[in-house]
Order: sequence, then C-alpha cells, then structure tokens
Amino acid sequence: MLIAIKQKRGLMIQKALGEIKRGTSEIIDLEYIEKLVTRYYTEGKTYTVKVGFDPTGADLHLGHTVLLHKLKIFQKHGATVQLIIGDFTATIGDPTGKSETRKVMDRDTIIANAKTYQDQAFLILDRDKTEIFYNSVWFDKLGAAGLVGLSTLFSVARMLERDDFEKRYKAGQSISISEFLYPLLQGYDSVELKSDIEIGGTDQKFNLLMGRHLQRSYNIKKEQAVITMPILEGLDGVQKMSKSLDNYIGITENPNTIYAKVLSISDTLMWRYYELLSTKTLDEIALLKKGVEDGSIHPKIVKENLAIELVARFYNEELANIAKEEFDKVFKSNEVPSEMSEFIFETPIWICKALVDANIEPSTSQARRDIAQGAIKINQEKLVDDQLQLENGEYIVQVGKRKFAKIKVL
RNA sequence: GGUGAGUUACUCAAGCGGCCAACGAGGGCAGACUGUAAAUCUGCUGACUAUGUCUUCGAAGGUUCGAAUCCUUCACUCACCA
Repeated sequence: MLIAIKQKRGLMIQKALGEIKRGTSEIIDLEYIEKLVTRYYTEGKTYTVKVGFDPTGADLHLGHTVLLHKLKIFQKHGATVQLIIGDFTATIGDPTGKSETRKVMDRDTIIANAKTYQDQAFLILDRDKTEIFYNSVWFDKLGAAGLVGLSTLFSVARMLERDDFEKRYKAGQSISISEFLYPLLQGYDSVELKSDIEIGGTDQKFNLLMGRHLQRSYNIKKEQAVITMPILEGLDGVQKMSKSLDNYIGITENPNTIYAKVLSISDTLMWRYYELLSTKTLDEIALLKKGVEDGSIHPKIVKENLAIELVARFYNEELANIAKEEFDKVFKSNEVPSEMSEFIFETPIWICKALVDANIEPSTSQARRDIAQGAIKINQEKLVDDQLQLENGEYIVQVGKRKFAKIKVL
C-alpha cells in the first residue's frame, strides 16, 4: 500500500518536472528544482520563483506570455511567484540587448505601466499564489554606502565579458556606469527576496546568474536555480518581439487583429510559435509538421488552427471562430469587413484629405503616392483620380489590403 | 585635463560651396504572383491641393548672390595620452 502511494507520488513529480522542462532554453541547477518540487509533493512545502520586469511598455504581448505560462506551471506545482516591479531599476534602464543607452523613465509612467502590467499578467497567473514587490522599497534603503558595497562584489573585467557590453565596447559605443549597475541591482533583488528560482529570457542569463553570485556573496544559504526561456521572435521572424519594433501581438488586442496577425507570420515562424505558445504536446506538433512536409496537410490550415487557439486563449472559442469567418470574408472573398471605423464630414471633401482624417494615411503626400500606385479603392473600385472630391453619400475607402474606413459626407 | 576623429532621414552609410529633399544598402509601404506565408519582380519612401512652395544633414551664430559642405562657439560620442 505504502509502496503504491510512493510510486504514484514519484510519477507525479516526474510529470511535474517534465512540464517544467518543456520549452526551456537552459536550466542551471536542475537538481535544486527537483528537490524543491519533491519537497512540495512530500511535505507540502512551497518555494519561490522570482521574475522581474521593467515597467517600460504598458501592454503585454505574446513574448511575455512565454514566461508567464511557465510561471503558471510552477504555480501548479507548489511555487509562489515573486513578481518584481522594477520601479527603481527602470529608472536606469536595462541595457540587455540594447545597442545604445536606454532613455530613463519618469516615475509616474513607471507606476502607471506597472499597474496595467499586473492587470494583464493576472489573465494568466494565479493571483493567490503571487506576491508583488516594488524594488524601490529596498533600494531606497540601501543608500550610497550600500550601493558601493554591492559594486565591490563584481569586477569590470567580468562585467565586460557580458556579450552585449563587449560588443558595444568593441564597436566603440558608449556604456554608462549606471548600466553596469543594472545587473547588480537585479541580482540584489534575489538577495532581498531569498528566491529559490529565477526565470527570464535567454538574453537575461547574465543578470540571472548575477543573482546566484550575489546570494553566495551575501551568505544566503542557497543559490537560486536559473531557468531561461527562448525569446519569441516578432512578426518579422527575425527581431525579438517588442512593442518598439511594432512586430508584436498584444494580448489585449481585439480577436480579429490577433487572428490576422498570426496568419501573417511566415510558415517557418509558425512552427516556432507552436513550440513556444501552443498547448499542444510536442508529439502532436511533430505530427503536424510531418503532415505539412509530405503534403497531406496544407500549411494554411495549420496556421489557422494556431490563430484560433491563441485567440481562444485570451477570449473564447466563439470569438475565435468569428475572427476566422471575418478574416476569410475580407481576404478570401475580397469583401469588406463587417465593422470598421466611421468618419463623418459636413461638407464635400478632397479624397486625400479624407484619408488622412480617417487615420488610414499619414499625409496627403503619401495618399497621392498610393493613388498613383493603385493602392486606394473606393467602394471596391480602384481610384485613379487624385483630385476626386467626395460629394454627399457613403463611401467605403480602402488603402492596401488591410486598412478600411467608412466615410460619410452629409 | 591634453591631442585627434566624428555627429547626415527608421537604421547603416555616401556627399565635402550651386547639378541636394540629399547616391547606395537594409527596413517599411504599395503593385504583380500567392495562402494577406516565404521567395521573386516592379514602384514608392520630408511636408503642403503641388510642374511650384516650405522645412530638414547634432545646436546656435557667421562668411557668401548661394551652405549638409567653409568659419566660430556650444553639446554629445569615440580613440590615444594623463
């Protein structure tokens, strides 16, 4: 009897570890994680997983969800998530992956961003198993002396080993001292919170390891395990998904937009998204891939399914299917979307001006160029005359394939 | 602190007194082909009811009929020296 329970427990732990390992890029000190998970399943003891973020951009996108889903898995297996709002560190700016010094942010925007971040993070995370910390709490106390003390624990040479610093240094670009401080401060968070595990993107590896280094230096009896997750590429398939590059899919964007954006990614990138975002098992994904390769499944179908899965995750099945129908309507049958923004003008208006006012062209100059190239359609018909005045009536104007607006002239 | 080099559009990068709204590459947008995919080919890529006008080459002044180009000051970046 006892043996049976033990065996069952062992299986559960193995399963948990399997889920934890899936899709990770690297795990440092897996043994420690095993120990923590085992202890949870045998003694019911919880442990902590730390994650930090810079409250720089207000909206979360799919790239963030890669991490959040991993955290959710941890919560399922006994972890308490320590969510650190880097309100202090954000005033410095994380140099990671940056080719130049980042601009510092003012405090009000940071706080506002932090709030929306939390609201959105809890779409995925379990609120009851999450603790939120603002790192200004301990950094305000640390003081100049503390900061100097902290900075004696690491050498410039080692700091310069870091890939992005090294590149910038060699390329003759500037690196400010505050940027050297950033990894130290992030690591110090782990000292304050005595975290058991820290998780971040692969580009965060250096900073994450700093946590281990500092925990050792400050004699916290343990060193955190480190997990890095792959970085999700943005819509272009090359650069990291980010708001500033405008290659992201935001989780609060409307279902139609999410659906359309997923469908616009390349076939190669699609597999990457499957791997990192889908809840399908790796075997199922491999099967799909094989199907596409031998021609038995059309890649478009596979992509559609991914889009539906993702929309359904942030909304529901029903809206996901509506998004698909809408998409097919507009792009397969070349019809007009059922909803679009509407603009009303009191008097007849020059077409170029109307396009600008309807926010689908940035300038009348651009509008003229697009007309010359045949990119503008009015009521489904190509427009040739760039002097056209819109008289009374209702018009559906279209720029390129995806920008629509309804214009009414009274 | 000293010496030298540099700062050009979204990015890289030419231009070094008029032919400059500024070569070229990447990116982006659009058209053709498609599955709004990729690849490929083509066009566009400062603004303005526009064969013209206005504003842009780190900032401010100056020289000149005329300045991204020459001069002065300032700011920033880098290298070497201290």
